[in-house]
Amino acid sequence: MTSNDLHEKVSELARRRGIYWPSFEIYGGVAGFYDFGPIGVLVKRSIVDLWSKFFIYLQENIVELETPIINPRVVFKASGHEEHFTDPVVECSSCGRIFRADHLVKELAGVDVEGFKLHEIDEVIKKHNIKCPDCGGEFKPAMSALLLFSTEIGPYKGSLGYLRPEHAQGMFINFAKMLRIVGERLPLGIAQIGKVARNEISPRQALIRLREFTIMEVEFFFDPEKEREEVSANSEKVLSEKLRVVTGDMRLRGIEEPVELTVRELIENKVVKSAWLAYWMGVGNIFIRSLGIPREKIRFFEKLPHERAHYSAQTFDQEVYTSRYGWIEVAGYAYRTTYDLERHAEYSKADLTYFKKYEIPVVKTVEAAYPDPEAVRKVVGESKYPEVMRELSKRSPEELYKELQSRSNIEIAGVILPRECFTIKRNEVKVHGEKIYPHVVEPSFGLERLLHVVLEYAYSERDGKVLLRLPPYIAPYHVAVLPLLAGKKPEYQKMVSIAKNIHRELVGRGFRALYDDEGSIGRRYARIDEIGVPYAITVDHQTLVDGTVTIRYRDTTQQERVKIDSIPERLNSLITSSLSTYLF
RNA sequence: GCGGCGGUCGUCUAGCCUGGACUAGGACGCCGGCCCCCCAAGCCGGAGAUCCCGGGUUCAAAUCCCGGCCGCCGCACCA
Repeated sequence: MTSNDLHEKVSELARRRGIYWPSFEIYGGVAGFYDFGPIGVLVKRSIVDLWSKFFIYLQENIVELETPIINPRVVFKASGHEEHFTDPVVECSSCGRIFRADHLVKELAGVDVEGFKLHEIDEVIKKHNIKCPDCGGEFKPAMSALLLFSTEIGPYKGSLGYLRPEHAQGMFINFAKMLRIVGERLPLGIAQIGKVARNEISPRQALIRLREFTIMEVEFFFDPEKEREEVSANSEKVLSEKLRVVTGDMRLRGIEEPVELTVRELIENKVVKSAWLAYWMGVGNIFIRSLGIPREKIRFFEKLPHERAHYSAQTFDQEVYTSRYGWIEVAGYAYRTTYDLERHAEYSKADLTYFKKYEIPVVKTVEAAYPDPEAVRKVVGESKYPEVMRELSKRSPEELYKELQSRSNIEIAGVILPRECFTIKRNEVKVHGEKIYPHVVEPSFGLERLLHVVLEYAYSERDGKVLLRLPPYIAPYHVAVLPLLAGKKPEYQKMVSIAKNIHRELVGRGFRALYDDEGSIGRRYARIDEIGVPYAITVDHQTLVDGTVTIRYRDTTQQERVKIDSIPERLNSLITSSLSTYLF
């Protein structure tokens, strides 16, 4: 099968079996939006559950959060998105063509307008008499083309809001609250799973680039002085996980063939600037492998400085090789440092720091200068006295002392106070800790892209029929329950009722089970193979005699016979054992 | 956004060049019935197409022309 065929075949299967399809089709469709049908919904949910296992439930320090999709404008002012996520554009008033304003001005006038306000760009356009290169028409005033979706909060004259392009801001805004909820301890990871929206200029490539999609994201807050120690205490399985990495240095030297490094080596060789970031890359590698992607089809690709987001000090994309598009990003790992917390603290005036306690309180000698009221009154006189004292109280005694040290007097409210106006004291202060901004690393996964690569790698054919070899724990259904025959004869009716009972029992025990009696047994096996159901229970003639059923394995078509009572236990061990090699 | 190519039952497709016999044909799938002891069996019957949308040319348009939408590929963009 050629590579393009594979993509084609997966898309065809997706449409035919109700996994996904383009949205709004009856109205002609809108690019960048997809609907997910019954099977798509189930597989997506399975992937979310599996991600949650790896990134939340198996972790000691991660808690979950859910925040709004619609955010007030100030959030993305503070985050820097409104500034950095926008391109200036100008529209020709006669032919209507739209140009990137900065590119146009640079090209035609040689002026770099990076960082210019819109009206400043207009002035440059006017000054250099720039006209539409296509038709020679005049340009309308420059506008910002923002890749954030905007909306109004509240009816009538609401205030401007944006749909979030990532979850991160929800975690940063709630950092102080979450820290209190978990008992004021670092490290702290906050996970969020949900929809985001980005108003892409030209989305294409099916599920690869959507305007609305699901992100599974962790913002992980930690103390950079402690991370080496904290990470080294983590699971050996993660630390010795081998990753295929292409570093920025390698890329600059023209090398794109990955090197194999363990998480431990990434940290020790300082390939990754944060130990915790390396740790999450390790967890992410195990997670992607557990989805059925072979190790050699995964790589971590470091972004060069100009390719990185404005908030990131280092970014690795985790990429999976696909048949049509080559390497595509399924996850991003960004070292966001203290950027976001500091920005939100600045804009909101909230305290978003962590109080880092010292192991032993430090005793510090602090020198301070306290104004002597009588001395001050003598120097400045009765009329100026109240104003001077008011101004003095705005300055801390420590500040005053330092100023006295450097220039031996204090200038305040237009008068000069000599040293004699102050009493110098030496105070012993016990300092129990300090306020720090935690550093943040962020692993962030695109669910729909994962669905795409999962389907590509699960897709295979047997005897001209489609077989989805999905790992059992992400299959849409764990098991199908089938009566061998379902006609009108009493013994067939018996098979139907036994099968329906088994189905009900399995659903009750938490299995995703599918009941099907339509068509011949062979046809039904083919149907469930096609959507990746790993096991099938068949109720046959022997069931009526001795209460046993067969379990059929999707990948081999082999069957084994078990008692009805032992089905749940058997299924459980099959499903958990397939996952256990990935757990840490 | 620019350029190239494409769009016919659920799916794949015939027809388009050379306008009319197209009430748009076929296969697979789907639905109902019969039959059936394990891997898309068989037989009988049935439903299913705004020929992507809008406009134009023509006595006549799935077919020719123009515009739009959507998709694919390349370029640009991708915090």
